[in-house]
Amino acid sequence: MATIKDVARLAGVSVATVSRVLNKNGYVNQETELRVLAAIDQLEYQPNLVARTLANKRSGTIALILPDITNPFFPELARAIEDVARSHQYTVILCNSDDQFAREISYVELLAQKYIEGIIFASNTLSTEDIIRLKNQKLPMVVLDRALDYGYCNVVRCNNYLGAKLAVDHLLSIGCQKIAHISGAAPFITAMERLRGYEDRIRTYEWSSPDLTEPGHFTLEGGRQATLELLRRHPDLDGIFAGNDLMAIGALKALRQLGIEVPRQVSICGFDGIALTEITEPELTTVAQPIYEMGATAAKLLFAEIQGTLENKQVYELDVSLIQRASTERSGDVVESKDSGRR
Amino acid sequence: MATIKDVARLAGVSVATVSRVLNKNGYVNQETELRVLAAIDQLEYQPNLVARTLANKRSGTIALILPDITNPFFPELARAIEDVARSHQYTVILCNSDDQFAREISYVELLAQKYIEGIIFASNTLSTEDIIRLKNQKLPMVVLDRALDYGYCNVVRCNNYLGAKLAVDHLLSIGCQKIAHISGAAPFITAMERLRGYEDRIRTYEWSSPDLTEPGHFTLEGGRQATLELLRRHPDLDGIFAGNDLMAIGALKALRQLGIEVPRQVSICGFDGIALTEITEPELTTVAQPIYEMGATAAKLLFAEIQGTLENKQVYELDVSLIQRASTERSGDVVESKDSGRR
DNA sequence: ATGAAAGCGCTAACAC
DNA sequence: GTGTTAGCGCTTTCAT
Repeated sequence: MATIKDVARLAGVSVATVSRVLNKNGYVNQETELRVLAAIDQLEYQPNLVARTLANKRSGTIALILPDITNPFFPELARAIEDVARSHQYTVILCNSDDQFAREISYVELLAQKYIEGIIFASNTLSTEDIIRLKNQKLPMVVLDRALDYGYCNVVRCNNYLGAKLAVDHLLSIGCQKIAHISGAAPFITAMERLRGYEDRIRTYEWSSPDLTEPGHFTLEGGRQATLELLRRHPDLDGIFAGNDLMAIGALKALRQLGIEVPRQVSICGFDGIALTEITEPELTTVAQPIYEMGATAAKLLFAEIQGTLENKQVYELDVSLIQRASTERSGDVVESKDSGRR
Repeated sequence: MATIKDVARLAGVSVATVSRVLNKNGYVNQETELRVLAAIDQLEYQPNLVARTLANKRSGTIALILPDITNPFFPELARAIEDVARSHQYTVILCNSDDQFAREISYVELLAQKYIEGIIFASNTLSTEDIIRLKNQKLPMVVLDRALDYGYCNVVRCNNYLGAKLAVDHLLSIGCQKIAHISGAAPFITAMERLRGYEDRIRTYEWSSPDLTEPGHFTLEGGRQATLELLRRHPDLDGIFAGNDLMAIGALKALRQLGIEVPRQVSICGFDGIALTEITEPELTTVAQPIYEMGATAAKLLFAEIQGTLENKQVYELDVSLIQRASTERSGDVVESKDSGRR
């Protein structure tokens, strides 16, 4: 591997000059520049990025800390982040925290030692105090789905509260008379906001009741169990708003197991808009978050902060949208082609 | 941030001594060691990993190059690799190549400049020659699903040929009389081996025919289209072996759209064993690859190569296994509970 | 057992 | 315009 010294020697100049043409800063004569370029070419010289990082403290690397890449919400987010990182010639380190506090902390320490330039947190165990403490280390950082409104950190999130209302409104509009909610894991702001949206929307109905809500921990199995429990308590419910798509799919499984038809007897609406919602039968109505856009936005904010072109910290709230599919199609709606004849 | 110099000064020793206790190599007196440790503690010293990398060329970072993390096969693989990397105190850089040759090349160059210590290739555009060339740069590397048997590189893969036979055997065993195959993207060895397994297994049947095979490009939509085409050509086919689960799901969608019942009229078997196969209706029979284990194996091999404890390059072939589910349940098999009564 | 000093490869004053 | 040189923070000979 050729070094900057080799290039300098071959071009008959000093390393400073080579460095200047490399970084396109400082004055350098046309001719000498050409000579340097030729030398670089001839030696197939590639700058050593580690040395460069040591000298100027910029590693060209950011990190993404998320609970588990295996959770279907995150691959698209990760993809978006990597895409914008690549467009900035940056590289991204992937960290699975399993929502373990200790893991997140040890990651952050390790990453800091590597001169990582910024972190995107899509994980949820750090307290607001932790985040603030981290911020004091001057490490650029943007977080997803956090309840920080104090300007410590840029936040990207969706309007979960409104999204929940959208879901319930939709279920009401197709004629549901008793709508249950499967809520997400309690500490998370996304879960709490969706629950609040649901409650506020059904509050005025005489059938509304606290025990129409059951936690499902954001997992498929949790959604399945919650559905069974809800039906035990309320055999007459005819609509389910699940706090995320995974739980909605669990609900679908539970209902199928019980021989209850979806959407005829019970309609289901999920939340998130992950790709899985298109492969269930029936396909799942969901309140879609613009997942890719969230990731891209977070990454762009991070780079803005890294480059210092970001004035103050803000909360960026993106819009959700209801995607209506078969799991909420009642009579009068689109009819599925069934047994359209063959053979 | 405290440096090694600060520690040395506070402990009243030289930086060399501090370095020795840090790396636990070379002789150092018990007492001095204690003093150094105390100083480290007091200053909350953390070694600068970039400086260390520059000095000894080891970055504590590996890279994973895959086509697209959004493809449901890869998150679990990535998770496995990150898990074993973390257990080695390594960090992993995620790269989406979209199977673009230029992108892979530019990644490899960039990564080399960062003193990455090894690469896991789960992407498929590099030719054997490219790989060999890369290997000559002495960069530890393991590849997935490659047809390299020449000892240039460690390879992890599954027995795709056998898996395909397993699938066809199963379809035959449940009574299928005419089995079609939706093949994967032509250049990939996985696709070719599965096709070969299918062909070899049905060769002896009088209904076997080249036009019972249709490419589906490993995508859901491709699987859907291929199914429509196959049914046009062979309205009487009653079994489909898809080259991967995504295409099997596409087949499921096509059949549903046509009002053809699965598994009663047509049975379907996929390949890969991704999580999605459990959320379709009916759930999908599939030839499962041990995805997590493949990732973990690849990572362990890479670390063995990095540490120089790996004698020679080999091909590690893991076993696939048939997971039978509802998409291939014929009369006489398990009966699904339907309309088991409620309300 | 410990220290001095020469790298690792690059950047950025500062001098000319 | 270009060169000299002092870092960046750590590792590792080579003396002692």
